[in-house]
Formats: sequence, C-alpha cells, structure tokens
Amino acid sequence: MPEGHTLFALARDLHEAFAGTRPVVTSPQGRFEAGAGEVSGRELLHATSRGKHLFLEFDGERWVHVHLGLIGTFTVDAREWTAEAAAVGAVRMRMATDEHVAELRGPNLCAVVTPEEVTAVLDRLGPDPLRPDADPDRAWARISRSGRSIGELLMDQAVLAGVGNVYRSEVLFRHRLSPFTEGRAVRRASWRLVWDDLVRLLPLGVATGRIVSVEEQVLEVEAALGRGERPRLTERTSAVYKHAGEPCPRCGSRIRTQVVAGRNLFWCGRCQRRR
DNA sequence: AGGTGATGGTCAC
DNA sequence: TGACCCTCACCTG
Repeated sequence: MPEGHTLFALARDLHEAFAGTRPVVTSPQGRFEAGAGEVSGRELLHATSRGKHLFLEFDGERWVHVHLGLIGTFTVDAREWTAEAAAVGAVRMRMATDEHVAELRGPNLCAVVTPEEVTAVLDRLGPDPLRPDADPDRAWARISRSGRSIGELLMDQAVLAGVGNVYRSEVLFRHRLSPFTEGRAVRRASWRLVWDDLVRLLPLGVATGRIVSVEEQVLEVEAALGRGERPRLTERTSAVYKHAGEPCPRCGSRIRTQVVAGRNLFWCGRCQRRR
C-alpha cells in the first residue's frame, strides 16, 4: 500500500515490464479515455517515482502522472493472468503488451501532463530518501525553521517526499522522538539519524513490499537479502503503528494514539517524551 | 447485505 | 478543520 516504497517498487516493475515497448493504453472505466488515447501506441521511455508520485514518460513529450492516494492500486502482471485480474473493480487505466498487463484502480490522480507540469510537481516535493542524490539538508532547512511539530512535518511532502503515516509513527518511535516536538527544537543530529534511518528502512520496504520497522525484523530482512534469500515476515512488523492501548515493546507503557495532520498517529508517551 | 476504515491529498471555508 | 475522492478488505449481523 502506498507510501514512497510502494511507488518506487511500482515504477521499477512498470519500467521492467514496459520500457521500450508500445503498450496499448485504454480506460475500461472511461474516466481516462482521452488521456489513454493520447499515449496509446507510443513508446514508454521511462517509469519513475518521486515520493508518492509516479510518472510514465511516453514518446512525444507526453507523461502520465499518477497518484494512488489512499486507496489506489496498480498491478503489473504477466499476460496470462489478465482475465482474472480484470474481473475486479473499475480499471481507470490499462496498459497492455503481448507480454504484460498493468491495471490502475481508484487513483487520486491519473492524467497526461507536459514536461513542464512534471517539473512543477517535482519542484514542490522535498527530498526522497530512496533517491541516492537526495539532499537531507533541504528538508532540514525547513524543519529547523518551523514551529510545526515534527509529527506534522514528516507528513508534509514538500518537506520530504515519500514518508506516510506508518513510517512517520515508526521512525519517531525508533529514535525516541516526541511527535509533538517543534521542528525548530529538533537537533540537527537527531534529524540526520532519522533521515539515515529512512534511507535504511525504505529500501527494505521496496524489497519486501511491506513496511518493516521493528529492529529485530529489520536485521533479519537485511541478513536474508544479504544472503540473496527472500525474507519471510511473520511477526508484527510495526512497533507502534495501529497498536494503540497495547504495551510499548520497549518500556511496556501504553501506546497512545491521536490525530495529527489529519491522520492517526501512534507513539509511546514514556519512551518518546517531549524534551 | 451492509458498514467502515485505510499506508493520501486537494480544495473550500 | 472537514468534505470529498474512490476501491477494497475486513468486520458485523
């Protein structure tokens, strides 16, 4: 489900399946009919992501800009599975070659845009921890000047791109940071630890398709990937997210929840005390 | 069968 | 701050 790691993996899968091909693009649901007609039969040059945004670059300076929102899904399958996959839901965009088919359902946004519009979107996004060239100081410049809480700032895609509601709660827990600390009260060293942790965690999300943030599991996944094995995840993969009322895995105090920046935030009131 | 919440974001007020 | 978008999995009965 869609935080930055989902979009990164999706861009990778779409690129592998379709880059260099001329897929037939349609909109069975009808709401992307004109856009589909504009790109259908053109060569797909690149599929990339930035934060939670997905971009498909087609020949002729036509880009498809997709945002899954909360409920969108985008599947990429080998051709023979398509009939089954198409049976469920309204498909906003369908992209097909002889080899592969991709189906987009329930996105917040799916539109054909110009290169200038792509640039405009990228310009208002903060650094994405999944990109090697991302600059954490750009995020720090905003955080260190802000009177908003770090719990709000982490969700602001203009501050940094790709972190969503799960990674927000989990990364704050991992660093014992109170979600309610003002940005300007966060120490630079703390921010760098958070950033470096996201740089470590998000690729594990890409590799496993799940958000793994409990340290023992993080280590297991890293070890499995290091051995070239597929990690198996059984136990709970989040420390505090969606565990309101349960004991904190670190100190046993009750995990709390509160709506911050419009979404349910989870934290331990003892481990993550405000300084 | 029907209701609800969900890893998101935008826009109106 | 709240309504809305829109699909699906999971719950209740």
